[in-house]
Amino acid sequence: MPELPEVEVVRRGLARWVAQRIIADAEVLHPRAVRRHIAGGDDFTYRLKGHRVGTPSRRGKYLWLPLEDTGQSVLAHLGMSGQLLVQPQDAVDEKHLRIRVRFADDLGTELRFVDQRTFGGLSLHDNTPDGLPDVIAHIARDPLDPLFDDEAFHQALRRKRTTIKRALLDQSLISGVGNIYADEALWRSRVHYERPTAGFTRPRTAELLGHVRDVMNAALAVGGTSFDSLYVNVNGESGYFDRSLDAYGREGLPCKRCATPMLRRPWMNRSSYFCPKCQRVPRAVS
DNA sequence: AGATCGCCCTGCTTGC
DNA sequence: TGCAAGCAGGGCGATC
Repeated sequence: MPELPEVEVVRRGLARWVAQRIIADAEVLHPRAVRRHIAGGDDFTYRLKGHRVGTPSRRGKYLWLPLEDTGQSVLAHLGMSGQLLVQPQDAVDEKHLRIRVRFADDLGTELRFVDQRTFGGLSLHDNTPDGLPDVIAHIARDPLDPLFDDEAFHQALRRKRTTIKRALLDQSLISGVGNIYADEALWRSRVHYERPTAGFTRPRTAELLGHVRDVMNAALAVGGTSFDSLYVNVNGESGYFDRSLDAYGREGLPCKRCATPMLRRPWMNRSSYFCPKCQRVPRAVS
C-alpha cells in the first residue's frame, strides 16, 4: 500500500518517463476513478488534450502533474491499491485499468492508472499561487519536505487534545504518514500509540520526527530499487515490507528489541501493532 | 469548531 | 468445498 516513500518512487518515475510529453488523449474506463473531477470523465479528458506535462510534484501521499501554460494540474492519489504505470501502448490492458493517457509522440508508451479497490483517482484542479492544486491546500507539508516546520508541529501536538497516532495520521498536521509508518516510528520511539500529545516534550517530538524520517528514508532507499525502464513502480508486494518492518504485521512475533511478543489491537477500524513492554500504555490523564 | 465515526471498494484469507 | 464474514485502510463528509 503506497505511503510517502512509494509515492515518491512513482513521482521520480513520472519525472523520467512522462514529464515534457504532450498529452494526445485520455480515456476514462471507470467513473469512480475521476470522482473528484466534478465535471466528469468527458470533461477530464477534454481538458488534458494537447497540453504538455511539467515537472511532477508531491506532498505527502498526493502527487500531481502540472499542465504547462494552464495554471492547472492533474492530481493523483493512489489510495490503497492504485498504480501509475508507464506501459507499451500494445500491452494488454490490466484487469483493473481505470484511466489511460496517450501522448503525442512516438515513444510507444502510455500512462495507465490501475486501481483494484478504486480508493484512489485522478482529477484536474487549479493551482494555488504556490503551485499546489487548490483542493490539497489543507494538506500539511510532509516530514521529508525541507520546509516542514518541526517547532510548529510540536506546538500543534501540545495544543491538541488527542493521542499521538491520530495526530501522526492527521494529514493537516503532518502528511505522508500512514498506518504502517506510524506504527514503525512509534515502535522505534518506544511510544505507545495512545499517548496524549498534549504532554509531549520537545525532545520526545524531535525523536519521533527523527524516526519518522529515518524509516521513510530507509523505505525510499529500498523502494527505489524496484523501478525499471518500463514501469513506474508501485508494487506493494516488493521486498521492503517483508524484510524491514519492525512492528507492522508482527503480531505474536518477538519484539526485535526485547523479544516480548508483539500485540495487535483494533484501532479506528484498522490495527495497531506494538510491543507491550517497550511501548507502555500511558496512564490516563485528567 | 474540533474530534470522531461511517462509508467507499474488491480480492485474499479465514472459519464454519 | 462452498459460502460468508473478516480484513486491508486513506480521505472525506456527516455528525456530535
